[in-house]
Amino acid sequence: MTDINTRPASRATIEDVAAAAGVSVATVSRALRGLPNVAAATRSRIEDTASRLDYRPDPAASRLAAGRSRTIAVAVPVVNTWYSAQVVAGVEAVCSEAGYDMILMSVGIDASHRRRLDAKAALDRRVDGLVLVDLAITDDEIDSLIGSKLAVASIGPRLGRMSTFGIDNVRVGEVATRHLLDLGHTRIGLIGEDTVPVFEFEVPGQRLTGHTRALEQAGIEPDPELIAFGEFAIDGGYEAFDRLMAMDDPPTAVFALADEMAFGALQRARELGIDVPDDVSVIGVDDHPVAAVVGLTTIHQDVSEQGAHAARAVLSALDGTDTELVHETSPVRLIERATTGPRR
Amino acid sequence: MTDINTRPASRATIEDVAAAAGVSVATVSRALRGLPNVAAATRSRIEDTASRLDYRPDPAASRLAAGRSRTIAVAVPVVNTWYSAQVVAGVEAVCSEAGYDMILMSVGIDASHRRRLDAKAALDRRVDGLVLVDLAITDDEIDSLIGSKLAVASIGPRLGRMSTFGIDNVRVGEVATRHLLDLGHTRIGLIGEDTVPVFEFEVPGQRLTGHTRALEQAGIEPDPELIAFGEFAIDGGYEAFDRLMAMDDPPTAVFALADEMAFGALQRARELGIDVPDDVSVIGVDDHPVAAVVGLTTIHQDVSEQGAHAARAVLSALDGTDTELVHETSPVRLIERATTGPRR
DNA sequence: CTGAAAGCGCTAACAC
DNA sequence: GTGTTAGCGCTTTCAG
Repeated sequence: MTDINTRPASRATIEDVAAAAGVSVATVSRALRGLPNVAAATRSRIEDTASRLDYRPDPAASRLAAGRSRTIAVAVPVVNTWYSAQVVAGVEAVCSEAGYDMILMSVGIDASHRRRLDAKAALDRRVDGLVLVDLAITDDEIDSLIGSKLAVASIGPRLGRMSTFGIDNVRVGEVATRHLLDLGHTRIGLIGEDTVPVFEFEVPGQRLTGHTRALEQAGIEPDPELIAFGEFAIDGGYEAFDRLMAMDDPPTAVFALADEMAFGALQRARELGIDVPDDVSVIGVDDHPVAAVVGLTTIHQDVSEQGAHAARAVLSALDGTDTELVHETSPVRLIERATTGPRR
Repeated sequence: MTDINTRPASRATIEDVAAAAGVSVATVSRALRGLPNVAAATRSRIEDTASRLDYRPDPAASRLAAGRSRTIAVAVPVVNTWYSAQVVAGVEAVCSEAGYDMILMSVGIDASHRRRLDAKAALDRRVDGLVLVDLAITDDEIDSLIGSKLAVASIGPRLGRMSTFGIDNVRVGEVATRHLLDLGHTRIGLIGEDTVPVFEFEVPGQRLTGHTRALEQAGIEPDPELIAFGEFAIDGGYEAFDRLMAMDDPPTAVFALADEMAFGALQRARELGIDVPDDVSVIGVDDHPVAAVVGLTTIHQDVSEQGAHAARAVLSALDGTDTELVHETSPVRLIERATTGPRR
């Protein structure tokens, strides 16, 4: 006594649809994927049948047969940072619209190869493409990824053999430091990440380069003492700022390589009774939403847009639409707020 | 002239391993998955062979044959919020350790059924389990998810037929408001989310309930005028605070249902020249890292831990380890900082 | 303890 | 324009 409303106990397969529509599975497959060589009438009949049967192709079967998973991964150093969340949001929006799944994986900040190799194994045949976020990666590793015919794009550092999306970090350093210079500051502290010294290729190193360049252009000898490292987060900025202020001759301005580090600096300043900007100016990078709250002067960048661009690059590489590498640089701009002021 | 170091051009399959180890594919499959009924010697020989060949099972093939994907999804309303990022970090850590992939999907905050149904279709046979974050979902929707034999857990609202992880949001509202009451405040504003009025089941509604209850216990008639809604983010808090302060008789204390809304309130207060806490006290919820920076009094909760717990619940349900539903309530505690003070 | 064989549900030649 | 068929690489009875 099968009720006409009875929904199938088990999912409808392509064969069910084929049988119900009176065609072969091959035709169903073609019709539903929008492939050519299907009569319009046949196609719409199949579409109707499929939706009536609530048919949805089994992703695993389709992946196995076609060799594509319609899934891309985004690999971030750490998941729960503002920056990562922005990138991921951008990637996710694009994936979701394109009908792709997005796998998120953290690879850790420790340079240990273990994690990276794990990542490679984890990626193998699971995903069609990959968005690398702020990951310093060796050429060999890149080759091995590309060799497994993954479509890859990177956000952050400019890697050689893949499309990259980011900002001009040297320029960021110059703009920030020049802003401080223009305000009359000459002793400028820098708060950055205590990273492995592969400066050329990493974001913090590039910002430092810009900083140093701006200093030199102003005829100021960069003082290594004025560089304080800490973890790339609020606490790191807090501690680095503390160290800077404990100097005999502390800087009158501080350039934090990220807003979150600047927040830590502001927190410590308040605790120490140091007035910002009267006693010391502070500038950050990112334009984190909280920057407006605390009045932080900063360099704005649109991170989630970079994520979206990278995702689109990966998807179009998979389509075969767009094969050539691009290196896209998003605009940045100085946002003057209340934490920077003239040297007193 | 095959070099002994030549890596296979195409991936090694289970057949390659079987041939190289001189056993059948069935035995390889058993051995590598740790199943019983494999002689120890055979097993280790197979393991060696597999690693020598750099063999990794094809996830799609294994998924198709076994019907399990070793993937779970986490569905969040919006990706790029602090709260989501915390949850996702917790889930990701657990998944990564268990060898599961994690798909992240945003389902949007609009109550439109379209997105939810899309989500269901997107999940179908792609994932073994699902972590729902702060999603108000109907019983029918739950049933349809569970019916597709997904292991489901939820973070935030306490849903009936699945394990849930969260905090006691009514209590959060009570604690926050009582803190303000203890400070002598009687006109207490509330800044919350302009949500659909399914109060009972949603986080903001529960906090509001606690707030109201605390007021009533103190013999204070809740005044609807003192409730200001806005989007659940900095801007929403900014605008809601602004409206509150524009009243003829503005509150002397404000309870923001989330730290990010409180940040917006603080920003607007600064712009208006309103001193916090001398003119108005502000308390939030979450203990966002920036709360310490701006000295925000708040209610602490550990969000990423909730994510980790939910992920473990899903995984153990998949293992069959742990079948019964749990409703776990994480502790919260008041963190008194500088934005609340006695009524003047 | 091990092997043979039948699928899992779909895609992609290739034939008609 | 449509159908037939041979896999994709694994898991899982069922024999032995």
